[in-house]
Amino acid sequence: MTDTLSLTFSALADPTRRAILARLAQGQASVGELAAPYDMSLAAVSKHIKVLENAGLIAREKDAQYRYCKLQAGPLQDIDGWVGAYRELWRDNLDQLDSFLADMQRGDDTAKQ
Amino acid sequence: MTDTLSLTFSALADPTRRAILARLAQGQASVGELAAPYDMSLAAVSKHIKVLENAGLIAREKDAQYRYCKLQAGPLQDIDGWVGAYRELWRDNLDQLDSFLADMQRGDDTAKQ
DNA sequence: AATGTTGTCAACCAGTTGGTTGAGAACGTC
DNA sequence: GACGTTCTCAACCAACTGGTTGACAACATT
Repeated sequence: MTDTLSLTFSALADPTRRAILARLAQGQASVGELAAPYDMSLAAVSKHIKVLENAGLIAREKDAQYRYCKLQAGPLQDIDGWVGAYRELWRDNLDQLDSFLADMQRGDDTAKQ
Repeated sequence: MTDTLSLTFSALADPTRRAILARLAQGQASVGELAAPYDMSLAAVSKHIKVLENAGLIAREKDAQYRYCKLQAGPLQDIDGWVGAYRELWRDNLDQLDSFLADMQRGDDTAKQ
């Protein structure tokens, strides 16, 4: 699970972290500002932020005792690229296409009916 | 973690499961066929497939003792939609934009320099 | 210097994840 | 009916996750 794509998907697999990203899409914010809406300890939010940072989804900038977080596009672009490979599949009517290809592969003759 | 988006991201946060999806993008396959490339027990792959199925990323069709799996586009489209909300951000030069917005929000005067 | 604010770190805990093995269900074939 | 194939299930295990609390580092203010 050390590959960057897994790290990114894993970081995004949590509603709190996605909400933090959504907040940061409107501009940078301090940890306290990010934590305010949530009914959990500051330490818990700090952990979430660390997960996002480790995934490269945010960067931090120190200013006195404040740590301002801002969104980083890179990993999101990677996700976008990954999903992009599947985009054409559903554009070309996924269900019929893959069944057909699978039948060809296996030499399945149920398609003859 | 019960929301569908989290379920999908979580299912995708594993290289084995993403490889299974990539394989299924080329056509449906049985569990045995899907397990063949991996150096792990069939039961382990069966578990991975169950995770993908629970996330709605694949569907299964029974045929004798075989279970054929095929890709389902829905959750991937949801991911695509989610990422889409951020696509415009990096299109408009993310770094400069969010710094500017954040400065406005906080009334930060470091921008004056 | 004392105090308050902001945030991280370490230790802890319960629940989940990702793998294993062994048993067995369901099916086709001999 | 016996046997081989395909796959799932249950039990188990180590590692990771997501939360808690308490201590404390770093900084501004008084």
